[in-house]
Amino acid sequence: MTNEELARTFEKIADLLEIKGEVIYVVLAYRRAAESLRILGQEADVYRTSQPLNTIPGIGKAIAEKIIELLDTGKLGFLEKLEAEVPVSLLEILEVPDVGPKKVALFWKQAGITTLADLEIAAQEHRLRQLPGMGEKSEQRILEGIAALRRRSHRMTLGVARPIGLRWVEWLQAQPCVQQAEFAGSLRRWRSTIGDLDLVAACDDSAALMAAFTSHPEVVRVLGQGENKSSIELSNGLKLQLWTQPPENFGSLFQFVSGSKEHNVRLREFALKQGWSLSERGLTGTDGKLVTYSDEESLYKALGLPWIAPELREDRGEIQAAQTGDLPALLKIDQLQAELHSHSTWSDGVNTIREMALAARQRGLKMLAITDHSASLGIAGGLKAEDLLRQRAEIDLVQKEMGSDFRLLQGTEVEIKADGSLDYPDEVLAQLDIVIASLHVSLRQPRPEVTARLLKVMQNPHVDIIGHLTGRLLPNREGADLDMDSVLKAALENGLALEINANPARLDLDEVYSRRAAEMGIPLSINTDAHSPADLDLIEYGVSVARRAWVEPEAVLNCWSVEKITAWLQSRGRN
DNA sequence: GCCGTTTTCGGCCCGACTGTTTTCAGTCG
Repeated sequence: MTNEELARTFEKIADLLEIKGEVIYVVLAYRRAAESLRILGQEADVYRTSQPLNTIPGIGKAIAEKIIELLDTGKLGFLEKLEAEVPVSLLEILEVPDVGPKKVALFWKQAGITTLADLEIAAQEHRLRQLPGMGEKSEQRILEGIAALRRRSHRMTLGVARPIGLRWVEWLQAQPCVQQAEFAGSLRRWRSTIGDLDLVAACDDSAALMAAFTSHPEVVRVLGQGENKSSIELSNGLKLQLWTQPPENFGSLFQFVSGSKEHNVRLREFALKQGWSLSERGLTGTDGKLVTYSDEESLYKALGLPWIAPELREDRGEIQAAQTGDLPALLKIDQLQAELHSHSTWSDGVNTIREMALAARQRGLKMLAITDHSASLGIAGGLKAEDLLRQRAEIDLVQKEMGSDFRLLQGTEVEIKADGSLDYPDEVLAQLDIVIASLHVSLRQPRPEVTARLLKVMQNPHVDIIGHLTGRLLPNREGADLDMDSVLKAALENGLALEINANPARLDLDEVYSRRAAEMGIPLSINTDAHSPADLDLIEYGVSVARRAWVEPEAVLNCWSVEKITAWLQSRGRN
């Protein structure tokens, strides 16, 4: 059983317990445990061989025992009993917007409603309005909620969400009363996928701004409108929320809406210990006086902390690190010296080697590896081994033209075939400057097979980097089901680097395993996998993964000097 | 259910908005 499966089990327990009416802190404890497992970076089954499970934050004796039972038997008596008490089908009702655990329990216990279909029929027949605390409007809202659930759009990738967010910030900034506007929420924290879009504005005529916002031409539905907060839905199903505060309190608002919720809860606990109550309105002292903050820095400073970068605000130890001065020195885009994964017209890239090299140099890079696909990836026009010689001639030519302060490498993104062999023979790989090996096909193999396939490749001394490790495609296609503990161990033993693929549809390695890999001492390589000059700018998404993973520049291959990268390649037997 | 330089027991974040209510409960972020 994987950490993800364990986490889902505990979330299910939390939901069922909450409907049942269990004390909220018990429910929260299960949710916290689920999140802890997700970010552990090591399978619980492996973790427990070296340390007891209750050394994981948020996991105590009771949940540790449940994990052990799940790992050993695949079942959990506690959950089975719970499921006998609370119908599991109630969980689909819990998905309906504006329906929470209390309403679900009400529908179930007082109207015998146990499925989404039951609920819809009851609402249509106006039976819900007869229940206590329910009325005509609530009933209507539930029908709308069920409809919204049906047309619910998936989470967006960061690559889709960012341009939308930027566009709305521009619109906000153009509104007459707005002095400052930003997007916040998970988009500002650079989470790999985004649900709703959160916007904040400093403004001294909130009513006018909210009116403009809710009557924007793209709005198909106003989900809520108040003095400080409004929520709208666009025709494509995207939900936007706008929060406002007067300019003198913009910092508190920005901090609050940026989240994460978990970070905010932790920060509020921290504030409380110092006698402050923290909210989006500012800090309230024990004397009841409110202090406002126009920027985030001064808010964190008032709590005795340095400013914490949004990428770190996930309650993964950042507040403690801030307190002790141990926040990581986060990576910045201009620290990157090299792009080690790119494509040209020799395979499925749209630009020539020369165009790619010029574009890389223009962006301040000092090194570019051309890593076209190998032959068997027919869909991408992969190169046959004999073409590599002609490509080498062209690369030499462009290298001469670029001069000595820019280094061009001839590499390959060699295909890992379904049987774990590579697409080029070793003697061909040996002649290249850099070799990335990637999975593109047969990703659905069972865990033992796909892991063994990768481990075999990792033992090949001619392979330097494993590209986009799992092959996942965001937001919806899962990657290969790899035994990550074995894979990371093999990377370390063989001195390989692992790629953080910067394409927003990949971001693979993810932040959890990037963090783990860096802690283990495995070099990371942040690459755009560029198929055109514009793709080189995707690097910011890759950098965001490294930042969210607390990875510092020394752990990133591309941040090393050209000399150091070359030395690393030579140490691996390259010319 | 978890956790501890205020606690091994008694705490565990905070406010906006909505709809149902005449003062509050539920949901959400």
